[in-house]
Amino acid sequence: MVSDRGLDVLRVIVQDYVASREPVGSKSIVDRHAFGVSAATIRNDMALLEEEELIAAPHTSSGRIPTDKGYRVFVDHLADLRPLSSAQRQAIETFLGHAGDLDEVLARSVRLLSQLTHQVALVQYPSLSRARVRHVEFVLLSDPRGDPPRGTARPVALQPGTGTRILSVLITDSGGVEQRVIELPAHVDDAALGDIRARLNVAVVGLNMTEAAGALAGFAWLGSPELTPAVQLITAILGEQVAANRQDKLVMAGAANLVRTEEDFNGSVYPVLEAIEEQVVLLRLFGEMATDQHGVSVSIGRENAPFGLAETSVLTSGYTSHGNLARLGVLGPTRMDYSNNMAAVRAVARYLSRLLGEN
Amino acid sequence: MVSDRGLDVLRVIVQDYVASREPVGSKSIVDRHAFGVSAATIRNDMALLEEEELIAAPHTSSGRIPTDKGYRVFVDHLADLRPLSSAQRQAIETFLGHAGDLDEVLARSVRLLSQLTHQVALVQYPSLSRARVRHVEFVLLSDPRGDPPRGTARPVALQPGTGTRILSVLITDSGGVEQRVIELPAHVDDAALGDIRARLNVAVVGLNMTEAAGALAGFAWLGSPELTPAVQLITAILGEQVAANRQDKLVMAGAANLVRTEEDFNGSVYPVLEAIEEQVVLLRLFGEMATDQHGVSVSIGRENAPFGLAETSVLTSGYTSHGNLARLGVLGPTRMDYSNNMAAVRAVARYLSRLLGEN
DNA sequence: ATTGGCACTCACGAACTTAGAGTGCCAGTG
DNA sequence: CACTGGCACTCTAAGTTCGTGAGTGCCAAT
Repeated sequence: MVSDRGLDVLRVIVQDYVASREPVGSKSIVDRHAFGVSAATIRNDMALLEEEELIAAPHTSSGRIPTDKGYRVFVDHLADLRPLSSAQRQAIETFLGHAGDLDEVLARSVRLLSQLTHQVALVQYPSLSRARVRHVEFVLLSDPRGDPPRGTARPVALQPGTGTRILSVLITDSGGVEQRVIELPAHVDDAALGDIRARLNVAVVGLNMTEAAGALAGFAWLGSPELTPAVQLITAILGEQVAANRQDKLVMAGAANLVRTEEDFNGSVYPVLEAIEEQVVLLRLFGEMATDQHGVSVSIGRENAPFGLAETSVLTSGYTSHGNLARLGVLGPTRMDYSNNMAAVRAVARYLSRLLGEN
Repeated sequence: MVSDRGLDVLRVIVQDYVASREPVGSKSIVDRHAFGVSAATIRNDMALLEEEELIAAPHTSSGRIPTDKGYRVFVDHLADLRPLSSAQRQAIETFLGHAGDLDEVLARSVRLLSQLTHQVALVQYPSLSRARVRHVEFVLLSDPRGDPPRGTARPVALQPGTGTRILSVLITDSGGVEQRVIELPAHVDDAALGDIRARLNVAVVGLNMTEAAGALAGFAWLGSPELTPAVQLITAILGEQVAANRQDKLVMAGAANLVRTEEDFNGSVYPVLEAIEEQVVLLRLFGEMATDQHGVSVSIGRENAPFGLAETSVLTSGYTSHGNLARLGVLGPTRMDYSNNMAAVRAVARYLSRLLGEN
């Protein structure tokens, strides 16, 4: 029903509306684009597009704006993923050029993405499920100068009543570090802790997270029996650390951009900002988006209604860190520059995958 | 010049204006508060207050609103730090009741503070300058299954051309962990790395950050000479980690509240949000605020102009983590509930200090 | 020092007008 | 049959006018 020219008309309506934020009329279309037909003809095409609910009129006898469905067609069929400008390309190089720890790289990535797209950018931490345990470290946190001098004889293990705080550090081969402070039920000294560390390392180093969780659950303590309660607590918490999927965490940047585009949100950005701070919602949304490796998934307007984001669009792409999949993307008003933003999301995702090692 | 009653008038003007967001007139003052004098008398007092630039009229013959200077006098002399409600008190308990690692505790604190005050909350990471090195750990990051089997003989040290990635982890006694990925110029195996680790630990464990930086700078490598270049790189980067003051980091929550109070910002929250995302600015501001231990410092309106925050007020308080000082606070429009917010900031700072150990 | 009275000011909202962009439809044309 | 020019109609956005009421400043009286 909708002719080829009709789709062209839809394309320019989307482009002009995104650029100007003003309803697009038949006249302005023939003025700005060389269609070679008259305004009346464009009007006929527009009537057809309206019948298909691809465009709508905010008020009777005003120009037309794209509907969610219109954006959908645009994204699926009409958007040319224009390659990044050389300036943008260079921005990626200089921004992500040098390595650093995981936190730092992701923080830089999210800032970069927000600058490239002028939208809110989001980067999810990679899952650790496929990462392997490299090392487990325990560190006494109580003041060392409070301990008796080295030479003094003292019990190796527990002194009931006086607890000890230790730091438990889990190091994986994907460059991530999980740390946790543990309040032990009784006193544990350096030697005892070293014993525990040695035995636990033997038990879990080299296993991936899933296997390590199993190994910890079934861990049998064969050392000094007085230490049993402390070891039980330690293995339990270490188990939590192993299970603590980093994927439940994400970093954000560019919230100011939401305010900049405030008029696109029917007046009130407040609920959107709230939903964004409530990371749980976004993580669910990320989880439900298609998980194609390098293509860009787009969720438009009302498609996000279950997440309280009915007026926003979300573009995401997957990236990999040592074989672990995660997502990154941008979020903004449905009226956004899809072509540019999809290209930027894809470019950053690819670059990040390369930087973190595809494995 | 300004009588006692005059100050009372200032107080109710601040209170009423904060509550209603409307210029306060002499009539409404006598209506709502039992001053025992007539509106004309209040008008005389208000004329005096205006002469002192403590209040101002948005338009001729409308009510008056407090100036920055008026808020200043209110905060310094008139605000009663009303104790927290029992509900608020309980919120602190349940929110911060259980321990966790530093990141987690600070994340919870900042959310709590934003909920208690309905403003943007900020928590700065504690400085590490007084923390002591507990342990230094290096972990090989290259795929272990790519290495030859254990028994195989191979050179202990360098294989030029094939670099090795290692993770360097610095653990301090304040519960913080600094990590960094290092790209070594040549191949280093497990045994060599163990040697480096052992010698470096002897050199720096127990030193505070300043001392450790010195020790690293003057570190003389007495092990296998082939390792010298690798060790030089490692000590250099470890030196950076030691110097990397965590205090250059802060967490934020409640940005949505800025939007909620948008009308207080002369229409545009955008520059404010931008300044907030640019953490550097806030860290400078934090740095310049008085560092009294437990009192609350307040910086009002134009006092923040150098930071691009001329229409906001910032309330901060210091807290300590193992003897390391840092700040936390809230940021919002000058029209805010100072009494409640100062009390909340102080309460959370105190609670956090207790939780993290005063040392 | 405080008060009641009074003239004056000014922002705000309601009601009204106007301009202009845009539409829908129809009869005409190649 | 696809396209076009013309025309009547619609509706928003912006500007104008005007009345209302809260609030002020000042002054003479207590």
